[in-house]
Amino acid sequence: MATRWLTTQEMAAWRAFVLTVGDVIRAIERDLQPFDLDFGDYQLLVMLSEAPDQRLRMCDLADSLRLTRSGLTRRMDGVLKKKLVTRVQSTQDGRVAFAQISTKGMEVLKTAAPHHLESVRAHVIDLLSPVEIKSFTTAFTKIADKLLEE
Amino acid sequence: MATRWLTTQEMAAWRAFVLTVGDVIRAIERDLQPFDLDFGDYQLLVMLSEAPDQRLRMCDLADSLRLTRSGLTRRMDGVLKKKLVTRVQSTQDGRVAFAQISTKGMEVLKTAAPHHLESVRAHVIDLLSPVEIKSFTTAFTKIADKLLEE
DNA sequence: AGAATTTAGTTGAGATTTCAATCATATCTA
DNA sequence: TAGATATGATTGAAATCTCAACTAAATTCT
Repeated sequence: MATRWLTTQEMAAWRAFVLTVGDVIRAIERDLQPFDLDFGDYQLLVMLSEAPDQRLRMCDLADSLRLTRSGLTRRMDGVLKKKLVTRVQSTQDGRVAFAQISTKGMEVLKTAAPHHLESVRAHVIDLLSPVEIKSFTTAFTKIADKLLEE
Repeated sequence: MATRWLTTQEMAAWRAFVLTVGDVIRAIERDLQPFDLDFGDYQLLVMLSEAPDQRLRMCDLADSLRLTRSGLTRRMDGVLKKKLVTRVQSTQDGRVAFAQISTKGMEVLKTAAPHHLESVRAHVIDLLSPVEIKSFTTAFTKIADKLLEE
């Protein structure tokens, strides 16, 4: 099979993506630093804050965060130490543990969220036109859907 | 200052991006596995293969790869052990070391590149229309330019 | 019911990366 | 030209994450 090389346009798209992604996340993370949160912590808190009863089973949370269960166990160590989250053992199923956001966790999240959103605006959203936003969403949705097929 | 929350569209764009980025890189990396390369190795080899004399100063290479110098020193350990790259001490400047891609490194890269590009097509490029590709590039270029301002 | 399998979570070992400290070499400046 | 400062690279310690092995509890299948 002949190799289908990338056109100049396609290569530009891929390279711009690869080089920039890490920089954006690092910039967003730098802006979270004053709140003693990294991006992983922030996402974890958001997931829990939006969940019923502000809690999720460890395995479901791990899936949402794109972590292995092992990885989540380790990340929980950090947010537990900071008292942002508590562990709750299920009474229904002895295998299950819930991660639950604490009052302090909700407070920290409420404090950090406005700044974080400004940061996301400054580094990404406000740089794009509404049409570009739409195209951006479509593109990543297509990519995500394709990954789900596998 | 009132918080400028994200609109539904904007939030959709940001979330699609955040959730999908890691998945794409992992998928690309999985496809590189048969060649005993991870994405970091691949990018390193590409940078060197395109450089004058197939070599770059360690510090310049570190910048290109978005690694600290320390991080690059460690990554070099891996590709040196695999004999994909050699270290060359500068005769001009005693502080400087070059990373240079080896013959074996070039061969591995030539073997892996077609499959990697197919992988990039399958997971990203072929899913997007030419207009979306264009928009994608524009978006990431704007984001990258903004980051350079700082 | 009892054995086999599946599911949830943790742990130890290893990989990758960063930060701070360090060393060596170059360059600037007084 | 000597001393101070810059630059390039490496190292030890620590953080974060994965894989494989493990424990424990629930479910399935005779």
